[in-house]
Amino acid sequence: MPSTIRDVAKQAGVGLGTVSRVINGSPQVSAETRERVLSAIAALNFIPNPTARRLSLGKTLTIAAIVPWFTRPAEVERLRGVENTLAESEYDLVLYNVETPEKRDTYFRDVPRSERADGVLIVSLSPRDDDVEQLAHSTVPIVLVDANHPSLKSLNRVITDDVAGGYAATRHLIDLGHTCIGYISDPLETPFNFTSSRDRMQGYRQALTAAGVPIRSDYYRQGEHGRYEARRLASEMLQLPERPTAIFAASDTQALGVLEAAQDRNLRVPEDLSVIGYDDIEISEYIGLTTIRQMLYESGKRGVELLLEVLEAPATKPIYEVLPTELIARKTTAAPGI
Amino acid sequence: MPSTIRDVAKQAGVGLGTVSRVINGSPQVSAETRERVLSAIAALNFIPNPTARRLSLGKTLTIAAIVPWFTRPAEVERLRGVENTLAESEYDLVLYNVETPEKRDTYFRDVPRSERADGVLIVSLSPRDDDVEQLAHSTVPIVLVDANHPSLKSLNRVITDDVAGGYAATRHLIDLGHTCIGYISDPLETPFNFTSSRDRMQGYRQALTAAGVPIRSDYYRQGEHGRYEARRLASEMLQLPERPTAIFAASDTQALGVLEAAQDRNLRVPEDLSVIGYDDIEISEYIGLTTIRQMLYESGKRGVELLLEVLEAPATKPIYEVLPTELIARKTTAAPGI
DNA sequence: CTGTTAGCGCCTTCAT
DNA sequence: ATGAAGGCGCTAACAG
Repeated sequence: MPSTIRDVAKQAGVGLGTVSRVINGSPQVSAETRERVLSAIAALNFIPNPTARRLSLGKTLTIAAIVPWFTRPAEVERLRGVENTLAESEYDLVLYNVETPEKRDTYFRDVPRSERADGVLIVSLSPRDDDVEQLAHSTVPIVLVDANHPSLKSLNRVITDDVAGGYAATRHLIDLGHTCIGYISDPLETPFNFTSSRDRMQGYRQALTAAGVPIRSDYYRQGEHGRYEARRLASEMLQLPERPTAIFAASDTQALGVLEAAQDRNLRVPEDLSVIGYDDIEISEYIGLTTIRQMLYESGKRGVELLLEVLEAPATKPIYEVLPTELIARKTTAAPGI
Repeated sequence: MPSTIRDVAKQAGVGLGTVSRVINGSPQVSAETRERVLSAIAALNFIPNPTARRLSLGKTLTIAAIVPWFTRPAEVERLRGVENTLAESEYDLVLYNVETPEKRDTYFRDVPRSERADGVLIVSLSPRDDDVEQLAHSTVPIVLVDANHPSLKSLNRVITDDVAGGYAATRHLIDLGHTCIGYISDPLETPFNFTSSRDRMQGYRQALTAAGVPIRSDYYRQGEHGRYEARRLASEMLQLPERPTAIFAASDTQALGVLEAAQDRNLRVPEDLSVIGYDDIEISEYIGLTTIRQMLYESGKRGVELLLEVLEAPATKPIYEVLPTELIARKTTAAPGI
């Protein structure tokens, strides 16, 4: 049904090569014939068949993204950056959603093949040691977004410095005069091997240590990601004999839970309890939540840009790009009450 | 670099036709040769090149989804249904994210082409009258999910009956004894032509009328989708001389805003104010929000299933499937206080 | 400048 | 049951 390059050639009274040249903007076509071809194309409402193009070019013209999206608003925002950036390119975006560790393994193994994609973006999923080598030797370029780990040195990646972010958050609290500072996060060890909670905690510990504040294990709790679990954890922590005067939550979503816990226990924020989150998701501004902003949309955008660059000119050494983090001080943190 | 069907043939000492047959599970291959071919495939770690397959088959083996996703958790949930269902099929999912009316128009025009996709899913975007005819005549099957409008009669679609849902929500409030019932929703007219708020309002009006409750225009407010705008609108409404004793919010997200507004004004829920939402997103259960559950995940899943069916056997008449809606009574609604 | 030709990798007849 | 050959629509190299 749809017309082919051959139809166009016939219609315009030229050879197919010429049509192809016009399509691909080759300069060596006389203005006149180009005109004829162009109007034939318009007349037939012709669009070159992408599949044939791919086969002939030996490229898939698609970028695969392996993502654990639906879990968190932050992931969705990263994906927006990916999608928007790719929309302006000639590449299609095909999505591989990971909801189980098994799927992650399958996708890590099967997706980075030159027959499936020209480039692969892995978002917020850290390969395990056994994956790393395999990925590193992949023939198709791979960029990791938001996945960091010493063992990933051989892979391209754009990350935000979560250790620094955790440090900044904690430091902010310390600067305000707090010394009883809690940390609430996701489980440090998950089958998905998420690294951010671990890194942020490391920053938290470093900041405390640097300030000479002792680290207390009862000031740290971990639980499933989500507002309600965080609320529960915070409630527990706030019932401690010597309760923290400030809590650093590993994500804004969890910070919301902490805020609710404070409310449950009639603690005023920030007078009785300071709360700082992480991410600066959309909701945080409205809430007035103090938080560490990370460039979510940008991280997706940047990941795609790098991938596209590598596609043009293969990088000689692994790319390692760190996105800045920023303290956004709003209304949920203050000096501890007296 | 990657091996081809020819390599496999050579390795197994057979013709390419045979390899192809094995790959595609043709019964007419002797067990013995099949074995040989299979082990050759394994030895070479061979995977058939999808692009070549597509070209040869004359199918793209991909489903395109046009979606305004990142705006709402409900869309994400629909998309999960789409992705999960497609993951089990041989089809790839390529995503077209719509963030502006212009993009919607472009995608409506360019995506439903047999060279780009074998089927198209349009989620939560209602074509305008001019689009409808064009889409109806598309050579590639299209299924609309969550897009309803009288003028769409000629298109396949799976929807939830938002009028009935709005009716049920309002009826629930009436049954509890409320007569002062507010409705807070998105703008009824948007460039994206979303229809749900309109339909739910229609249900709201019908329920009131059926119960002989007068419809008061000051009990209705519309504003940008989102929790905070809803909070503002609810606050206004609750300051009315004769404030409503119950509010129906067009989405759970907005219901959260209403809940906050109630709290701002020291109104107890449900004693002083009943609140009912719509969608039953994940958070609602935790909150204890009374709401109208619609089958979000299912809607995406069902849309894909129908699309896949139509791909097998073209439908003779447009599919029209209505997903049920369910009242989930939790803790935010009760009889009006005395 | 432009027409022609040879693949890209696979599937599908058509013979054998 | 299986090998050989043609073709899917396009690009690129090669003549002219």
